[in-house]
Amino acid sequence: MPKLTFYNLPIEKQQHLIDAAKQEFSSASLSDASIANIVKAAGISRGSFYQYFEGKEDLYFYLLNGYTAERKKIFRDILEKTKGDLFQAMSEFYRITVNEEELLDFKRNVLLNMTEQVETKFIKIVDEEESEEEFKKISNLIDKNKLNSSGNKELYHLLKIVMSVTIRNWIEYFAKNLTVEESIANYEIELKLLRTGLSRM
Amino acid sequence: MPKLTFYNLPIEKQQHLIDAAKQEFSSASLSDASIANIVKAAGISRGSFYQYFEGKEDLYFYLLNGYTAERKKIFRDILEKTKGDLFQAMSEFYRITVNEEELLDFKRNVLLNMTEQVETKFIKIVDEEESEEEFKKISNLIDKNKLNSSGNKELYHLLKIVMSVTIRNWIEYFAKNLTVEESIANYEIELKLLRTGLSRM
DNA sequence: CTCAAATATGACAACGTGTCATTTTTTATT
DNA sequence: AATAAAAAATGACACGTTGTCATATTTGAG
Repeated sequence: MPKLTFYNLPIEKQQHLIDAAKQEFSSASLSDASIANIVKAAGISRGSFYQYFEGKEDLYFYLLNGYTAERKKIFRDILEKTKGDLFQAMSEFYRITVNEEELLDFKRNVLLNMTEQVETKFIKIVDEEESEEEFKKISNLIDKNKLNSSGNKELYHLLKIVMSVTIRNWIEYFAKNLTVEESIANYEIELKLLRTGLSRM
Repeated sequence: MPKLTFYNLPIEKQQHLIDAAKQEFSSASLSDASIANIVKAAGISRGSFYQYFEGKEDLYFYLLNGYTAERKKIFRDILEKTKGDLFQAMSEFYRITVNEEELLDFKRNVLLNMTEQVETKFIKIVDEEESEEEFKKISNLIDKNKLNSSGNKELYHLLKIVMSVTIRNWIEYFAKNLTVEESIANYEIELKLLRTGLSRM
């Protein structure tokens, strides 16, 4: 989390720094990105940077938090629109996700270099410890009659599976340079498999 | 891939270097690891290192390749033993996986810092492009009558799903410091969900 | 035994990180 | 408005890391 000093800055200056960071993290992974480039683009001194953030990881996760918060909102909205139909919602959500062109390079870098710490930010929706409330919020929106889970614990694992598969497809979209259509087609195949089950009964 | 010079080295010296690398990558992630530490532990000069490998990534993936090759062999053996029952095989495979204590710290670092590039090494089993043959090898061992896939393409996606969920559980075992039993219990819940399907029909 | 090819070496330039003494700006107080 | 104290900004610096390269050493073929 940014230090207090950062929040005390005029919004405009905050935004400058954020823009510079987005630029740098769009052309380099977290470990390859350099603070020197960021402060140069933002027009601040190196010392100041360390007065705002603990280090580049801090800034990186601050950006990521903002982004994932937006996405969760979008997801919840879709879930409401589909009246709690999880799979219909996932399908729409994925379409929107891969079609969105904003911050494309940033997302590419994030996804291709996604570590457990980063992934957790994305699927925190279903992470019991870090956001019990977020899970409840989502859980309440979902029409459980359509799902094959017999309780909260199973619902948790069910969501985890769906999120894993979704993220993995998103990553592959970048890793294999798929077209939007190809990626959506792949995702639909996997959603269908998930819904109907992998075992023949 | 290591350079020719490395393979020309006496096995003993190769092993020394590999041991030193395992040690370093057990206490640091790929990006945090330092070549200085490795060459010091191996008793070679920095210059020599660069005559054997392109850089630390090269060495890292060389180690990883060796490890994943072993695991794939183990997986195929189990699959044969279970007469092609994929889910029984996965269950046994996972048990063995989380119970294995060798190179624990190395695996922890690998898994918690797993990027797309690293993950691909693990699930290359089901990666069409990089190892068509590996896919066929596995595919031939699997009893498809027990699975709900209607062709090669679906089987491919089915395996991808299973691998994603498996790896995600393995990562969580480290990330959340689960006990072996907890992790296996979680995995079994998810396998059951996968088998029977997530939607209520 | 000789000499060319292969291998080993560590000093070095370039770059990156986090710190800190110092300077500049802002805020509060009289 | 003048002054003091607190907050913020700065960039030089110590230290670590990477990849290279001119030089030294070893190996092997004739």
